[in-house]
Amino acid sequence: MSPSVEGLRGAVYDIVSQIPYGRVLTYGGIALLVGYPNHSRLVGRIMREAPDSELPCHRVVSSTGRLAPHFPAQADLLAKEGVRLSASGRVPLMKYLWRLDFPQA
DNA sequence: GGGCTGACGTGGC
DNA sequence: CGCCACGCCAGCC
Repeated sequence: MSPSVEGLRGAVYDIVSQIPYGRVLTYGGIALLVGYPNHSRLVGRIMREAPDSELPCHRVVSSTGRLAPHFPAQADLLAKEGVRLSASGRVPLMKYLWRLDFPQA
């Protein structure tokens, strides 16, 4: 049997909790890191059910830099960390994406 | 089993 | 840059 989705939840929480201040990660990226390619939607579901008070889930965006729907506070939270959105309201990933293979550029 | 949904991703226009 | 169609896959009727 493969690791259950519940196990996945913990792995996802772990990754998200490690996203540095002022940086962001994508749903797909997280899915990849936890060993579940093509499960970006599942990661999204987990984030929706996640406690934003205990987890920086506002640092998770889509691969195109789009913010999460039904999460209006995300823009403000990111702004407080110095993450400035483009005119289209998206996060410039070229600048803020957390790249593990290129630490703190 | 069958069909619909969605905090996604990619590619085409 | 925006919009749309498709592909994707677990979860829930």
